[in-house]
Amino acid sequence: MEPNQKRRASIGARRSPETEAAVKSAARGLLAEKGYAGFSIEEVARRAGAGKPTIYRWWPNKADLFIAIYGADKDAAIPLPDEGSLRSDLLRYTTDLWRFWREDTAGRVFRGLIAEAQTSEAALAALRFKFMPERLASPRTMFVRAAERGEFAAGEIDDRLELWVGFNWFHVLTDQLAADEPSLARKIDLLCR
Amino acid sequence: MEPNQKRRASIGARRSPETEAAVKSAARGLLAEKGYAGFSIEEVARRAGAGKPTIYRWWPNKADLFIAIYGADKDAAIPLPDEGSLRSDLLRYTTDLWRFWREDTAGRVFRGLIAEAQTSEAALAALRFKFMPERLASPRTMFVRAAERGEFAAGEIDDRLELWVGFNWFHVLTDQLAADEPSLARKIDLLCR
DNA sequence: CTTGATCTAAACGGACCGTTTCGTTATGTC
DNA sequence: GACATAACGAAACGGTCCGTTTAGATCAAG
Repeated sequence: MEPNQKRRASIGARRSPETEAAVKSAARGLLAEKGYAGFSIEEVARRAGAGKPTIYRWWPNKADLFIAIYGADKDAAIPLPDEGSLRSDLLRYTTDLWRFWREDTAGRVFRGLIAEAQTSEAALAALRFKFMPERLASPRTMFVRAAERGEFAAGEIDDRLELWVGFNWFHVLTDQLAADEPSLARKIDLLCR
Repeated sequence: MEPNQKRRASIGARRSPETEAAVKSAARGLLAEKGYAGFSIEEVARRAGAGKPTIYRWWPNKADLFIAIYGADKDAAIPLPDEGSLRSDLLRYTTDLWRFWREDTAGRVFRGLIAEAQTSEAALAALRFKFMPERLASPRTMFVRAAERGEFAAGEIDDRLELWVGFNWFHVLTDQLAADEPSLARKIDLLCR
């Protein structure tokens, strides 16, 4: 992020936490500033005062770096509601998620990750088998609870979840994250029937 | 596509249809072979035996080229079903669409276009305001007809359409276009309630 | 015959890529 | 205390692609 003056030398035969933090912070800042278009390992290295080999050592794919900087604090930033109905839970959670995507760097990171997955097999695999299962675990419980309450059959949990996910992807990818309450509510109603 | 031996000179003060065809064909072929990762204007020009300035003249953005090579024959390849219920129409149409995306270059083109839209503002605008309205007009009539039949309120047409679109985007972007009939049918059922 | 738009080729400066080489630093082991 | 080991940053590598510019050739339209 901020150009460090003094060189951050090796601290011996182990990973440097400072370097890791500097790289993540630089990546986050660069992405926030320039978006996915202006995101390059070269520039991250420059800003972090880190060597490119160091970055490539720890994050072999751009996807790995994206995943690393996608808020581990997402779960912290977005509380999991439990208000007694899927409808109100989803409304709340989706609103929070969209705000998170709008305000944080997170939306750009996520868009970048998806874009990267269209270019790189490794990124696609990381997205599908690492990122998504982790990130979907939390919202999924909303659907599980709803099924337990008898709002729908248990066999429909993942189908409904997937429709909700697709809906969100579409909106983030087309940069339509305005919090249009009524429009959002209508779609969520459909997902709860 | 195939490396033309003889140089295709100017045919005067008007656009050369042969060059246009050669560029589109080269772009299609390259995309089919290497995917979005290996897609560059430079390589398209090489294969088409065309000059880069020529390509940039007619397709200033990569997105324009993508749109140009996305089958204008999509509507021809995917008949619009009218079987009396949204459920069966959607099932048929979605199955056909996914096959189209799988078998033709179309899926890769589409994925490339979306990826490009994450990098370029111009591409995003083209996607949202040119490509989508055109391509969605046909499937939209399925929803309109269903509303006319009284399957749901007219005000829900675009909400349901959007959920369906998001569902499709999710599957094409994660390269999950296998024709899993039962899974597909379950989700379409949900969209028709 | 002139104007003007088109074509390809070639080259431009610049940005990144992902890798390699190098000298330095400190850890953990013997 | 000596030493192998692993991490660090800097610099440079060859390579690709970007988007633009220059130049010379072609041909339609006025």
